[in-house]
Amino acid sequence: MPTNTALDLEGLTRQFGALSDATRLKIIDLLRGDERCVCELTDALAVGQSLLSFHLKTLKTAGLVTDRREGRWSYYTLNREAFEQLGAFVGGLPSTKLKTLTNRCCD
Amino acid sequence: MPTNTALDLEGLTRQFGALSDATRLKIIDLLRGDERCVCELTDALAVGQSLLSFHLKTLKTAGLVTDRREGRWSYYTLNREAFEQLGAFVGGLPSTKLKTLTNRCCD
DNA sequence: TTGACATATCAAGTATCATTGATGTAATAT
DNA sequence: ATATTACATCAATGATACTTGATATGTCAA
Repeated sequence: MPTNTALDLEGLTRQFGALSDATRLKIIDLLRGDERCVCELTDALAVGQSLLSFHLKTLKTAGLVTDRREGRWSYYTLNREAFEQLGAFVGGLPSTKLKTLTNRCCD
Repeated sequence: MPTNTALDLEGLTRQFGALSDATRLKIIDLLRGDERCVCELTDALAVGQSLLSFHLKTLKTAGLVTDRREGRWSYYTLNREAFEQLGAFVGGLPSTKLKTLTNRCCD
């Protein structure tokens, strides 16, 4: 009876979706060491300003990054907590522990 | 000079994309304990047969599951190795170690 | 206050993905 | 042989997502 799907499907799918794009993975990679302003990311990634903004918003909406405004530019930072949770989820997924259904199938 | 982007972007984005759907996450959840045949998944998930087949193919193409045919039915299993790698990647992403660019930005 | 700069948002087009229903295929059962 | 079962694949549609170019907002400098 325990549906054991204590998964925030809504949030998880959005986070995985946010990671399912090459440009956004590159952004994540660039943010690993420290926060970066958008202008730095613009230089590092060969994408238009508008598109970069879109991808950053996607990551932010998913909760994977946070932004901070200072003067006339914005800094983006990884949300490390979110990544730790995601990592735990993905790492925990293939666990062998359950096995509630021992009967094969379709008898 | 080490571009340190030793990331298989192609594969990673596909794997994350495969996880960015509620039905597929449910499938993954059902596969945690043990392999399951499609008929079991059909019963457990309220999706049409054709659609389920599509989602399974998506997961398989991404390398997250493998399938096995026995008689007239197919069994799907988690590719635990893939999940371990993904988990390591996600867990390793927010590491604070790099910090190669100490200069802020845009000076 | 005018202009340049950094970034965000909007509108429109294109591409990709999800969903459905129909058809195909291979294995079993009658 | 024929039918049935368990799945896969195809074609078509609708829904999202990505991309681009234009415009908007807010900050700073002259």
